[in-house]
Amino acid sequence: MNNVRVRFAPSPTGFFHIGSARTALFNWLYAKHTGGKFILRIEDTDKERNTEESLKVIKDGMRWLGMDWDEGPEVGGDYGPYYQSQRSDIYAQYLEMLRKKGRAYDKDGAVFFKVSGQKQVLHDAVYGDVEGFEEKDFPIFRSNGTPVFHFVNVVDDICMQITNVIRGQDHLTNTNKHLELFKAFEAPMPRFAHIPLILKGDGRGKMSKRDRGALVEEYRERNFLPEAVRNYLCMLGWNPKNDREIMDTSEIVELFDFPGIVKSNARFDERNMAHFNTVHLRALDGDRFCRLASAALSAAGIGVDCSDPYVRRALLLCQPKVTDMENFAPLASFFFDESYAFDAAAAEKVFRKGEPLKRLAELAELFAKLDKFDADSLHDALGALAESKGLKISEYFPILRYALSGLSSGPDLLPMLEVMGAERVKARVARALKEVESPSAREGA
RNA sequence: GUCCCUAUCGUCUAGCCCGGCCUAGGACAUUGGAUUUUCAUUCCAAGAACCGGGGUUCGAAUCCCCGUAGGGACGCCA
Repeated sequence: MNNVRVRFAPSPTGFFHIGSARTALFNWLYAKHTGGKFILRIEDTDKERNTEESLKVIKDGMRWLGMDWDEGPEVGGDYGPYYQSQRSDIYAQYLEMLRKKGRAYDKDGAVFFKVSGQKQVLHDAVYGDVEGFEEKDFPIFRSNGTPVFHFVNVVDDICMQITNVIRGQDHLTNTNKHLELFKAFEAPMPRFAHIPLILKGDGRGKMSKRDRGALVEEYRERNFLPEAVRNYLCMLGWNPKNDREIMDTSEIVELFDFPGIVKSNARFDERNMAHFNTVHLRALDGDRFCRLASAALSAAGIGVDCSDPYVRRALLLCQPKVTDMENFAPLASFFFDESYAFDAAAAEKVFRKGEPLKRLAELAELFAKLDKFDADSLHDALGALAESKGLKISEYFPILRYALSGLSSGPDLLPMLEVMGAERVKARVARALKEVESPSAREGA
């Protein structure tokens, strides 16, 4: 288990598919779990596309998900180069080896590999023993002189001394070709582990790049937490067998191993993904949450400074209620904007019953003479007010919330008042009074 | 068409390898309640599954076979 070397070998296509990300993740986890090395190798054999740009998408995505590589682009290593486009000489040497053994021949300008055609058994770490064979010779160099995937993949795995090949189950039958190649080179065989595929949330077939939620960059843009995406991805096709689901990375690293990998394909579930995100968001430490929240507000045109105590207290008040950062700004911006909007739907809810206007006036009166403005004192004062009017304290809550935020829901109300402070609250109640007195305020609903 | 893989609640899964402890567990989602303070929170509860058929066995979700369904591979793509 000590000298484990695993690799992730993406082809830069311009996007980072969630299935690829999970393959990378399983490799990375296995390396971390065993104390081995994780190698990033770029399979750019016949690319005309803007490779630099495309590669950046993958590197950025990997870093965002917290997957660092021990060898590969930018970090180097003893087994380079790590771009297949720079390994032509090596491929030529290996082709020569096959020629000498009589296992390669020319046909139609291409080079073909001569298979043994013998039955072989793959000992897969996930699927167990799988029998199969490759009956047809297959091309290893195209007529344009470039090498083919099966060939470079095996040659590189040999050169880079890869001990464990962890890849998608869609390669299961390809493995016959690879087994043939390894044997022809008389190279030590890596251990294979094929992992189940991620299927579309709805519809047929595996997740494709056009499906919602299929791309890693999409999650970053939508301000998902990387640890949440990582956590959810792990739970798709793997489980620790102890009912644990929400885990931090160190716990996953400790528990991750092949026996926990499921054999059947898993359907992607957007809502479950969102749930993981929510839980991680709420568990986030205050500093990070504030940074994230202020970034979301800035993106919505509301510049706030986390080092401002008011900002920090307001944001932290929102944290236990947050579901995602995508829709965070509209729910928290009222804290920082004295011209906050009064929501029509909220107004309808609030004004449906009782005498909200009267309550609001009573509140204004109460706040005017209040000298303490902490949540507890406010609770007592509101309780006393309600009692004097023969009402329940809850009669005052919806209208007060509406007055202060223009909304019908939000953070805990009393702490919210405390954070906002007496002056701001009074000003807002006054503003709301004016707003609801004028009929125009509620038009356009 | 050929070959390969898989099959437990709507979804992700535990249990299966080493048959009895399964009245089949957890999570998401759904529905319904509760919190003498609002709610987007929290808590509680409910409904919800062993694909079908044959075996083997005293006994099968668990082992075997056949169907069926789903997925994948059959490129001078990776």
